[in-house]
Amino acid sequence: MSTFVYRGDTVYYRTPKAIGHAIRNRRQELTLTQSDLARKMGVSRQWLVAVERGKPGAELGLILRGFNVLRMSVRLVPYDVTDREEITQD
Amino acid sequence: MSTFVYRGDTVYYRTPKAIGHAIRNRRQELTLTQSDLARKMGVSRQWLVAVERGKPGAELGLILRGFNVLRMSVRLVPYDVTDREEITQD
DNA sequence: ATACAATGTCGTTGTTCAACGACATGGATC
DNA sequence: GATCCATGTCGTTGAACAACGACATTGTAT
Repeated sequence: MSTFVYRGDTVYYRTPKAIGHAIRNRRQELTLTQSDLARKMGVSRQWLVAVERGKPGAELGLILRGFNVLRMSVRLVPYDVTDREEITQD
Repeated sequence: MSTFVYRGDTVYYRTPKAIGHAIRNRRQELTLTQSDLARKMGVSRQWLVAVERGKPGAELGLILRGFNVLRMSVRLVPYDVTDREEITQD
């Protein structure tokens, strides 16, 4: 049911939908409304609605701006095919 | 000189330029040409050129497709303002 | 230096984005 | 049920995207 991918106890994000969920969860964690966050990011509220619902076409720069506002660091972890363990998705 | 951000010994990516560098580095690590990777990703070679150079408007979905092809996991780490340590950028 | 591959750039073309206003739903409270 | 407020949807509009072919540049061999 999750859109995330687990490898051990760490969560990875492979799809726009997963990213959107992460943004929404973090926003709620910080008790911000969509309007609040959109304003802080300098984007329209409708944009945020679409992104939180997994819009694939959203621009990278705006997504990163959101991470910064929400204080989320992006890590990129290269892995080898032999590393694969119980992968769950959607 | 780096476009990355360090917090301790971990690398974080805050800008499209940083993401582009990461993609290029990983691609070369796997000894793929831009044409190779673009074909595997199902995008144009010109798109990859632009992305590796930091195009902010690149679509999220395509970027994530690239991470998958390059076997790079995305982690999102929420942090607190009090966590801030020696941040370096560009 | 010449040949070849890899990378970068410049048009054009059709598609999609993001902003905006207006409106519709959903929840919660009174 | 009426009133908020947060969220989701539907037009339109102007800007930017991604694909493609063609060409220029760079690098690396032999």
